[in-house]
Amino acid sequence: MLNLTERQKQILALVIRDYIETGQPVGSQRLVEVYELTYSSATVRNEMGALTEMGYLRQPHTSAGRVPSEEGYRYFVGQLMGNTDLPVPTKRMIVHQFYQAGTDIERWMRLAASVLAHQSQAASVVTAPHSDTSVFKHIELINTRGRQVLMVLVMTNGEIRQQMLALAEPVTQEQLSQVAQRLNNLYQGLNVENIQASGSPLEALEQDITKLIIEDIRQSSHILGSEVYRDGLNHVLDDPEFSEEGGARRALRIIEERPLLEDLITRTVLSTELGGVQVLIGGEGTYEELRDCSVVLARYGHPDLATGTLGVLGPIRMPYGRTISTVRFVANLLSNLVVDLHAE
Amino acid sequence: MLNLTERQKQILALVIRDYIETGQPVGSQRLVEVYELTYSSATVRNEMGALTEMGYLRQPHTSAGRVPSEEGYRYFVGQLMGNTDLPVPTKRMIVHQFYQAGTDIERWMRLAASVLAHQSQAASVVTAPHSDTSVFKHIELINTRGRQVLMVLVMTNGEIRQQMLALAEPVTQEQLSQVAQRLNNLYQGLNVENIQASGSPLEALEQDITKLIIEDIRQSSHILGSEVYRDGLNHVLDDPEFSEEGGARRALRIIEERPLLEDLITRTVLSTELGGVQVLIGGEGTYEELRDCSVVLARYGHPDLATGTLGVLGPIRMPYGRTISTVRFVANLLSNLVVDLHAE
DNA sequence: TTTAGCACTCTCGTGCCGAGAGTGCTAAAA
DNA sequence: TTTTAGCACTCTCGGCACGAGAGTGCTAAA
Repeated sequence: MLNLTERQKQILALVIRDYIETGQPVGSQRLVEVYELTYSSATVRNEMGALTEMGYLRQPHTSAGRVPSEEGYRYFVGQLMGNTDLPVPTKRMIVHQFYQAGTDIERWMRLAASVLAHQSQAASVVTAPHSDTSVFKHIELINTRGRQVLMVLVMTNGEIRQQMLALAEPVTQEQLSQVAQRLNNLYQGLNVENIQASGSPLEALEQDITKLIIEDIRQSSHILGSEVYRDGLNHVLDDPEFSEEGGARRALRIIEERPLLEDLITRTVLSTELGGVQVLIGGEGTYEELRDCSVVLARYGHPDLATGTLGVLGPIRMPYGRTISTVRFVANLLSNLVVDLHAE
Repeated sequence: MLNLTERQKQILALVIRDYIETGQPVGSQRLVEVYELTYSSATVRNEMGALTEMGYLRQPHTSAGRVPSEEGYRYFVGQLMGNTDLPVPTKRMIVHQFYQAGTDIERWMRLAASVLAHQSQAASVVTAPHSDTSVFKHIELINTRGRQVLMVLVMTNGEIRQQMLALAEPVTQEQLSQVAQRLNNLYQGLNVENIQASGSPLEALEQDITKLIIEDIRQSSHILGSEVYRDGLNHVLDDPEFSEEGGARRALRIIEERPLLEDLITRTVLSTELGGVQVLIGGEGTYEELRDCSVVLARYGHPDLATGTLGVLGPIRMPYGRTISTVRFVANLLSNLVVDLHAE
């Protein structure tokens, strides 16, 4: 794993860079010419032979150039790539866009997905921030004509859930407001367990609504919160590597279908600390579904307030430097947003 | 346009049915054998020649079978197809699913998109119901720590908009509730124009919030409402006709990018009456972007309450009968939902 | 008006060939 | 011992020809 000479590292890095750029298998001679190496193509050939032996490179067939293996990409991302950062003008532009979005969380989410997709030319996913332990803040009951009542539930983290409920018999807005006020006083600042435990005597309507409240809070504690924002799905189709039969389909399904996405996020990101960016190359042996994809994921937010996940899915042949920096940068922006929303 | 003999109609219908099923150009002999026609392949050849002359059929090359032209599909859908309906068990299953979703609008939307995608094996889009002329019903202001205030705005049609606003200086929940109550009294049942016109003296905070209210109502009167639900984008990739370079990409972009979608909906559906289903085959000459797609769209809801749009995008070679009935059926379900939510 | 017969056309799969690219090995040079 | 030049070898890929198969259009008979 570590026994690479400096020259081997250099050649591996060049092969990967060149391949990422051109998409063509890269040969020894090309490498020497393009990057003006001080040693000959024969030497490069020997080294590439060694790297192939070690599993960092592959050759599609006997007489094509070399192509990085998943192992090779991983070594590159982990050891060779170095820490890249987005160019300042790009950062400025992104910040500006977010600035214009005001304080509308929904717009921030959409924008984050859009920026990720655009910058990395890949498909992106962003989940809304939510707290693992949602705390009741406020409830509002609004009469929408007759027996249909709109219930709006606000958590301390700013999350909102809404639901319609049908009553057995009509109730006036007066009565509803009274019920809401009573519940507000009772449950203010409590989490699910405490609400369940609070033994105040309730009338029928209040009991029903309390049940709904508990259910809603439970749901909002779920990993994916309520909303998932996606963008750049069309980029998946641009990538020539996905044009092979079925490749694109699998990739799309992962992003589109909630269960798959949820599984992915649960198993990888939740184990990452908040600042870090997780890179998953070619499924890493565990995920058959993303055999020929790479995923760059990060969590954002603040552990005490609310957290969310965002990430990018693209082909294995992906400009990792740029993608990783973008993901990190956007994650930071969103983290700041979360903190700001809760700041006093 | 009308001068088709009965036999020509029959042959045209059979060609289209067969092609939709198999995806292969259909020849005269196959037609006679499979559908046990009482006349010979030579006769069929003559008729197919005539149909080709008239522009309803095409031949990919001299010696392949015939393939429907866009004109042909249009004739088929308009004149030949007849009114199909979903099988009763299918309907029952769909209704059951919706029943289980309770009264959560968001879940209904997601479910509608999912059902459409699944039944028609194509990509689907559903927009949330909203009223063209949103009317103020209720506002709620909630203090979320310090100077950040959450504003929840409810319209008479049950639509909800939420927004964060930052105040210059901290305010207590008491004060916020008072402001909200005052605004509620003032604006109850008014639309944008009336709110703007109402000349009551307001203090600074109230003025700011009124501005936001107006802006929000304006936005919610926008065609696409706030949320667009999509599903089945992966089906776009399954279709062999989309595997040609770029075909799938264009299709995906139409669904994914708001402006394109908005344009499509504005120009087609808004001119349709509420019960009808609009079928757009191959762009109909106007839409270059969906040259090789067909779109089946419908509006749902109730003109006085709220309306939304839903539809399916797939390849031109699409099982129109099934798709159209599905779209119609789901549209009806959602219409009922809208009415129910407003029922007294 | 319909049908049988037949020549004609076009696609598609297969196999073959030569050009091109890149390798691996060997033997000489540093 | 390491690097390099040289060279034979391997493999892909684009063209091309060829034959099978499918379907048509036309003509002449029923």
